Amino acid sequence: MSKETVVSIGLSAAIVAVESEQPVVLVVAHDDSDDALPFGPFDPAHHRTLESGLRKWVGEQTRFDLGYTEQLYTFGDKGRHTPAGGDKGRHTPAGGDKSRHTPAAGEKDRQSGGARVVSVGYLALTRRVKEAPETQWRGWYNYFPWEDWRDARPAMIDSVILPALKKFVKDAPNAESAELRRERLNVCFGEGWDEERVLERYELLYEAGLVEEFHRDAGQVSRGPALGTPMLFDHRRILATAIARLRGKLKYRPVVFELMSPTFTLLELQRAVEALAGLRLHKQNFRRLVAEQGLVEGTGKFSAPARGRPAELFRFRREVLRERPAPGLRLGSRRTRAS
Amino acid sequence: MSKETVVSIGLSAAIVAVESEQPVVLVVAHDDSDDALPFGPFDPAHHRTLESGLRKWVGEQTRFDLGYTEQLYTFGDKGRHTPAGGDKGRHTPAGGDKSRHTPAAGEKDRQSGGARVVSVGYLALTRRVKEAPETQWRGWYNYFPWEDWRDARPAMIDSVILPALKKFVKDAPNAESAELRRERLNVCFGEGWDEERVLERYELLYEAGLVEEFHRDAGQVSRGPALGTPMLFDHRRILATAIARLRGKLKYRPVVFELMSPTFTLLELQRAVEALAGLRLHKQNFRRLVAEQGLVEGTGKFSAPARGRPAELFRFRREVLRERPAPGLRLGSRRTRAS
DNA sequence: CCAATTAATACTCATTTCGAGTATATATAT
DNA sequence: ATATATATACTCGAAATGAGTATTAATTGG
Repeated sequence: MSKETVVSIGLSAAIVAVESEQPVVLVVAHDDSDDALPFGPFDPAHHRTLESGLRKWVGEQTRFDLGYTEQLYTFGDKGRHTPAGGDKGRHTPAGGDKSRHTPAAGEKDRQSGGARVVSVGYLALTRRVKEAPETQWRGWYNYFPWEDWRDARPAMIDSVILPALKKFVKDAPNAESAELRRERLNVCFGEGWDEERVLERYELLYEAGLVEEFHRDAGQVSRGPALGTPMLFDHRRILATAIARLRGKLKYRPVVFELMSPTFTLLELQRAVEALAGLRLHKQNFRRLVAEQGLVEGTGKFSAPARGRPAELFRFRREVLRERPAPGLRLGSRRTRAS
Repeated sequence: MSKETVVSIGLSAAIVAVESEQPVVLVVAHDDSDDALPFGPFDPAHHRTLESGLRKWVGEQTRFDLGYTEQLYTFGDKGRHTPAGGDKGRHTPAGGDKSRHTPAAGEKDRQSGGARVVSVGYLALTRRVKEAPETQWRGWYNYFPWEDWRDARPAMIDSVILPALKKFVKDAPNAESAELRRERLNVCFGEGWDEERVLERYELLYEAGLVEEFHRDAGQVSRGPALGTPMLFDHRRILATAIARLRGKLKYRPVVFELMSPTFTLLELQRAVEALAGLRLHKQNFRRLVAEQGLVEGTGKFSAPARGRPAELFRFRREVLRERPAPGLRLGSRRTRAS
């Protein structure tokens, strides 16, 4: 075993909140460069665990405490370019026909002069919303406009994405590759929207050259459409992983409540879930579900809305964690328009 | 940002197969030490991705190729001791009332003289079953005997685990901690067995001092019951993570097929799923499910069993991956005895 | 060849969950 | 008083689930 297995560890966090029906993510925004997730190095001398390291410098950088956190994935890819060949495995977070996995790309040059960087991505949920200097909350659909189906199927899918992906299929180097690309197109943007496949879709768009990062990583000048707001390094990829994970987790763990105030109306809860899932839900059924699951309990108090009948304020019943095996909000019923 | 953020990366793999109705894992077994998962350092100079590094040395060490692989979790904890205090987050793979996360414990002393080791755990599935020298396949229920409910609820739960955990609750330092422990006991071993909570259960048993690793990590001599076969470092923890992940994934991705021969009977398929889940399933409903999902297709050929009516041989229909959003084997119907 | 055995396969049925409604109640603004 | 916006209750058919029974097709020991 070689002694030179020396690398440095970078920690990135997708810190998520929900504000006025929009899912937002905390980014470090500068005028002269792309938005970045808060990130920093892991200093083994001062921290016992990766997570305590994360909490420490996130605290310093953004001045607030993380609540729920969850490790997402560790990326260790060298370089930022898209290698043509593929020794890669049959699987990984998303999977593609072209080998990519170019995540921590760029950090190497930035962080610790030349050492290889392995980056560990985290998801954090919070309801605190005070910004620190240098950081700001941005709606995550700025980065993934095709992921918000709450009002309607985003028009860009038919007008831009599908034509471009069809071309991508056509341009495949050989028949086998074309077939793979066709399959992926179908899974990602074909019949039946699976809101959890955020990462797969981003990966496909990346490989098809539809996001700016692809051209940047390849050292090219971007031509043609570039969808969504780009991010620094592979941060958009980490954010995609975070959204995918959160959308999945929603269904079997009561994680939404980490994003809610201590008390809330059922509609507020529904709007938060919809914001995260990017889908509309059937109101009556949503209530039935929440009630049946015993996820909330009434407080006896009521909201004072500008218009309309006041709704009862509820609070999360922490006890469900003991009672139910998988208390979540399986969002079966999806509708395009609210009712 | 400090320049001394230097660590080395260790890669460990839980390589899983199913053999004669037993889930087995590849371990490096020596007479003079505990079983270990195959593990090795990640050499950034020679590998572009973590996964290619993994494949490389697993190939060298065990002489065979990995098929499906999936990253599990990255542990970066310092030291092997169980710290009493807790600055830890509200969540992480399992979560406990006492802070632990002591995973790569020990590797630090073993691998690269003094440098901090961060270890990345992987799950790999294979149907190849040729062992290499120094390695052997062992049934995973050797390490987790309380996880196999196929024949019956394991007797050790009532005879050993529950009494010991009740004592653990009683011994809690304060009322709040006792309540937390009681909750965890209930979630892990109470009403309604959730076969996916493998890691949570292992963590609880660890903290309660019911597995040998706890005493080893604390530098104590083990007294009282020590459940299951111990493993080196935190490898049993990684294996628990692997089992939990695999049991979960079974339900929404057709991963079992990675473990099957190219053709198989439906009963063989069911037995494999049961082996992994540690549960018995309802035969007729299992078939109905598999058929409805379009997961398999008949080959027209038949098995030649020693006794009984020959069954048709089926093969996995790779096409489902395109057709269905989440083709898996939701194992709803569980029964204690086969029918 | 027959009976016992082992397993495959077909079919039934009550219960629960799901998706999508309709109907009614309770607020505020005008 | 009416329009509007929301909350909440209830209904109903379709589909999925859990647990059976019944029947068929093979092998093996007498």
